[in-house]
Amino acid sequence: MDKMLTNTPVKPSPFDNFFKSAFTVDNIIFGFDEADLKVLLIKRGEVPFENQWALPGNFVYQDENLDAAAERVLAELTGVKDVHLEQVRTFGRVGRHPFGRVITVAYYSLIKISDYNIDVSSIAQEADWHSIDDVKGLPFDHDEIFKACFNRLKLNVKRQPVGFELLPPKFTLTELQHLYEAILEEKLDKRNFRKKILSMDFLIDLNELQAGVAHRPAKLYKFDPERYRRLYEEEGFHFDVSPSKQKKK
Amino acid sequence: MDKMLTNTPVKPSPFDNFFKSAFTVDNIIFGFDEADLKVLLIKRGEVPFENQWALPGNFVYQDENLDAAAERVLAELTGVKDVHLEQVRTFGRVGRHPFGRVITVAYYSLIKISDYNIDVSSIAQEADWHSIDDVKGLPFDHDEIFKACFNRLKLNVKRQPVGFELLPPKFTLTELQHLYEAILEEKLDKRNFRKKILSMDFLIDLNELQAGVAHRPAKLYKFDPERYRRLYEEEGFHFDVSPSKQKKK
DNA sequence: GGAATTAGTGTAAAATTTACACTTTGCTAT
DNA sequence: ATAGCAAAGTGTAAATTTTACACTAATTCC
Repeated sequence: MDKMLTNTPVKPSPFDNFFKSAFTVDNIIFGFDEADLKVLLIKRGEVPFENQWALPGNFVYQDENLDAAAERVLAELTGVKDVHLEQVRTFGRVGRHPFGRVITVAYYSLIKISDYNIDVSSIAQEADWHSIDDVKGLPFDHDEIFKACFNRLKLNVKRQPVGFELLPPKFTLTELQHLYEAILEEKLDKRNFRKKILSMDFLIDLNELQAGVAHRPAKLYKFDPERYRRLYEEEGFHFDVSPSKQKKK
Repeated sequence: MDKMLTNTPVKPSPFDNFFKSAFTVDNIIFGFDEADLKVLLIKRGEVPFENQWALPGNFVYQDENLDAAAERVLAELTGVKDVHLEQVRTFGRVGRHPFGRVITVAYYSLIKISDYNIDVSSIAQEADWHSIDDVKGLPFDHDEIFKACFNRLKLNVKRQPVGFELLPPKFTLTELQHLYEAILEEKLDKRNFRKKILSMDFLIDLNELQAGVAHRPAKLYKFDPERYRRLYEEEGFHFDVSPSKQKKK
């Protein structure tokens, strides 16, 4: 990494007192598995809160960037690598960590469960997917962190396309709708959903049909990668799939 | 504040290595002054970057919450107190601070310049408002922090009402429009702006007229505090004041 | 070949968005 | 008093988007 210590020509000693804190990263990994939204938790194998289920997080090294730390920690604790992590915000209540002053930077991601193998090491005894409805009673301030990240996810879903990494390369519109429903935690109207999502123009009709289902097979679509990327990174949109309107006076 | 040290029953010594970092808060205070959007900068009176203009930021104490630190630092450096600060995100590149590993949590606010007196102390030699177009070449990674916060501000303006703390208690629609234009950095259509902003229903027509202007006086409005608060904190909206639409195929 | 199951489709009414230009009001200067 | 100035205030039609809503089509299975 960077050379930090060589980068410290003069630290006047009055500042020494400030250099007694630590920071961690915590990852909220949402997983989708053709139906439900889950979160990846670890069973801690180390103090504090040994043997409790918690968000996969750990200390950041001195010479390590935050984003890199989030990736490393996630990989070490759970085996999940190469995910796109977005920073949400930092939680730093005094007393949130029993060992001293520790603030934590929260990151989230949304991945397809079946694309990753859980492979535990480091301070994790175990790692597993938990239904988002069961996330409560976590140690530290992890409940609060989880909520903040879930809200951010919901917000982002309305501004950017989702699904690229979550669905198979070929998928049906119903599958995509289920994904949105899982994230937004509400049912959507089939016809309106299709109309809107198709009008965003990031789906390509493959002219192929689903196979092996005991009913009328659905058409298969794929994402248009270029258009998806543009919407994701640059343009954004308002995807107000749910009837938002408040009535008039 | 909280009792942190008493809260440290056992910190196994292997962890000591992690407790050698520091964190700071940096505040991006946008100011509005009936016309332009500015940012509050300080001229640093202390290493590193002594004598340079920078964002008002400083170290967080061991026993101080982050939000409290942001308030305290801002008040100490600039005299600006009692502002609502929103956390944006944390910047932690290795090497961003010459004294060692220091990550910084960025906060922003938007205030009315004439409501506050600048009153410098602590490590600031000077503090003053600078046009947002002149913000460049700041020390540390402050340019990047500024950009991130400005983007956040622009995003928030479209989701929440603005102006309560920025305009006089009685103001005209044109004043409010200028505020939006300053933040969004684009001109808006007068008629459409009025239609939209009035339909949000958080303005109250005072049936009074502006005085002392050399032209037709405008009607005065005030905010409906309850409705404003609800929109701000709970409901939110899409205020797409600018013709966003992309044309169709 | 009938039952079951999910896919797929259209429309009319309501609401919102957009683009656009002239009239009104009060003050000021003559 | 009045002419001119400067900004305030106002309306509409066309286009687009949103909403609510229910039946037919395609395939498998028995």
